[in-house]
Amino acid sequence: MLSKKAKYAIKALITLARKPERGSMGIGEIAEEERIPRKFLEAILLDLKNQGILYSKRGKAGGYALLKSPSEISIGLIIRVIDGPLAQVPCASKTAYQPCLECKDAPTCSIRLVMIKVRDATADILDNTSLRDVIDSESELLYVI
Amino acid sequence: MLSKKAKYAIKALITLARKPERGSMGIGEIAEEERIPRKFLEAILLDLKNQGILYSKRGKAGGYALLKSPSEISIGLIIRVIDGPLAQVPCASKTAYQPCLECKDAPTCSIRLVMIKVRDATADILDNTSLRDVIDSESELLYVI
DNA sequence: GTACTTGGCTTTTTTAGAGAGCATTGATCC
DNA sequence: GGATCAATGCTCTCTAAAAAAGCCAAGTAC
Repeated sequence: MLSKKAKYAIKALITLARKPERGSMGIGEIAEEERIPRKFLEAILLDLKNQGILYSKRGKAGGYALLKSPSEISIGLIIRVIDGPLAQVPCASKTAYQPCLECKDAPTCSIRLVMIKVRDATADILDNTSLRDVIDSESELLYVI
Repeated sequence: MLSKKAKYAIKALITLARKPERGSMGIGEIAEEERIPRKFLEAILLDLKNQGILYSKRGKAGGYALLKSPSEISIGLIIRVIDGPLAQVPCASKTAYQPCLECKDAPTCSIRLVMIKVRDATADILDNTSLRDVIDSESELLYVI
């Protein structure tokens, strides 16, 4: 299950990416727009800043802004930064492999083989979907409606 | 992330399915073989029994046995029974759709569209992989080694 | 200096994971 | 056919992590 933290992170970054002028936005503004608990969002944006995805400025007229272009930030990256590996079990992760304690033997672990397939399929989608893609598909959808 | 509960459930069911004679096994035997905390496994097997996947017999010489053949039990089914919907967000689930509280508008929710793709890819793999498939791929692997 | 912002720390609430203890059932022994 | 032992079934409690909220410090434009 995607944590709320990751969900909020994606929503916040989309909100920032959607701003056409690409100026900085305050936490309060983002929190209100996306209905995210304000203090929780603070911690999330801080994480994203420490990971080099966001830039922050304090003081009056401060706020957060993207450090990369929306097409360079994939949903997969965001989820990895906030929730950790995409794989649903540690032993199926490519970026952060860890043998699971329960398994007697990783190479022959029956669950691992299936979950690696799931991880690969998931990563293929999430790493190839950028904030730009998400925003574009969103506005296409609005056309249809 | 797959819960430990679901992971244990899959392991326990594989263990039961692997028994060629298809007789019943006691909790203790399964717990020891798969290194699962015994009392935790009790709760898990009870769930699986209540969902019609296992049969249980009490008393001396009691234990658990599969109610369906291993080829009829998919990994997807097991995970759904224990962890709930495969989708990583409630609003992307086909079997248990729920609008997420955070979203202002589900149809145009930007995250939802991506997560539906992930869900579909995941379900495609997990619903088409049965206990039998897992056991078979396991023994193939042993050959290679 | 003042008003408005992020930053860091602490506390509370909720949920998953794990374990303990007793009740219930049923085969088997005598 | 009743006692007994070995198994599942159930309820309660504890711990750790995620989620959320509150408080005060630090920084910056005006």
